[in-house]
Amino acid sequence: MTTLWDRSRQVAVEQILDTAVRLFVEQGYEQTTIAQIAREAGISQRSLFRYFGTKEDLVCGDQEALGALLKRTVEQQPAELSPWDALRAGFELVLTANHTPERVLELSRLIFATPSLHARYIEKRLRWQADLVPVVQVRLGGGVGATPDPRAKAIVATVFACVDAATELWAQSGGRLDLAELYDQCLGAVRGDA
Amino acid sequence: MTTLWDRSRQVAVEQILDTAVRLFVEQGYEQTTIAQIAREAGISQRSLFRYFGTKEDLVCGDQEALGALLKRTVEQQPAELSPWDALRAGFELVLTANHTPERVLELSRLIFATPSLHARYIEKRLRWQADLVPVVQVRLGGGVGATPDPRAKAIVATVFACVDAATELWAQSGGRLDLAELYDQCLGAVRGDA
DNA sequence: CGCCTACTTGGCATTAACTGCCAGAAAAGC
DNA sequence: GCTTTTCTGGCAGTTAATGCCAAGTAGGCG
Repeated sequence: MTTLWDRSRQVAVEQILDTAVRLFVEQGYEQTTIAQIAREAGISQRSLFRYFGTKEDLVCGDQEALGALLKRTVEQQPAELSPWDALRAGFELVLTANHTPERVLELSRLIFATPSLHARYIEKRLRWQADLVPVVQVRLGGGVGATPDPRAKAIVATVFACVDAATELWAQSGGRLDLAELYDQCLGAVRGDA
Repeated sequence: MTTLWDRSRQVAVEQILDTAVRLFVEQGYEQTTIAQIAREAGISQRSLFRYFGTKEDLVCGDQEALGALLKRTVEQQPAELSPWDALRAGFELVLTANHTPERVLELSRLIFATPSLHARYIEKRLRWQADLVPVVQVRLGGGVGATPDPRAKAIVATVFACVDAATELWAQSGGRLDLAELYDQCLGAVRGDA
């Protein structure tokens, strides 16, 4: 059952998030202090840090859930799919299940424009990569407990690199280009179509 | 001419760097404070921050020079080389021109073991990537001032992803495996050899 | 309803990474 | 030797983040 605490918590999260993103976009990430966000969101600094462990989490916070979703989706792809196709299917789901497109565009711009944010974003995705390597390794036919297979690590890293390249191009285009199409172009340039 | 300031500066940098890396390895990056490094290196905290702008720079600092070297090397490869081969040649040079192998191993372990360091390290290398994209784009035959070519961005990102994967595997092996060989395995897994 | 428990909240103090400022020391140049 | 430039150290201050404790508030139960 959903208690009042859960509901008010969710409302508070939304409220804080809206305030934070608005301020970040208006005046820049570094120029916005936690104190200001807390003040404008009508909450104490201490509580803000309880909702979002770090300032960076206000922008790229809910990545843990997405990472788990990605892993599950890739795992559940039919066994005859190549690792490339399985990973592509996973990203197709994750990239659409994110937020509204406008919010994603706002956040992407912010992340690519702010080095410290970009670093934190990469850090979160490195965790996704580590989680996915064993999944891909199984799909490659290697034993699961065997020594780490360079191929699995390389494939996962490459897919993420192409997703990153496509996302940056998409953000630079102001969201006009199609993200999936950009990704296919990127991967095509890498895998012998050239 | 080399002035006394330049010399003592270089000595100080080495001194600080040795102290910092030793402490990081002994007790971990996060557990080591700037105050402790400054104390043990016999320098004031204020001066330490003048030599190294951030704590992370103590580990992955001197990357700007290497990035320039990489770009120059790739540019000067013969025109008939594919982008892949040109980039490989560049990395071959950079990876050996770094430090002593033991120091590289120490630093690599540190970077891969500390998420925030790993992220910052990748962020620095994203700058290298941005510098290299136009170089690769020329090599692909596209005009230099044309709209950004997804292919160039994807190729560069993929090469870096494979270098990263190979480096991590190399560090995990304690430096016993051959880095160039690992890189070739990684890239082979990506480019249709599989 | 009244009460006890569990969880949340906010304020306070503290730490750690930085930054700006200023006075003093040391090297450079003449 | 004297002036100018550059470096150094200390000090205060800012910001993100954490621990602690007292006060408030929802939830369950007799």
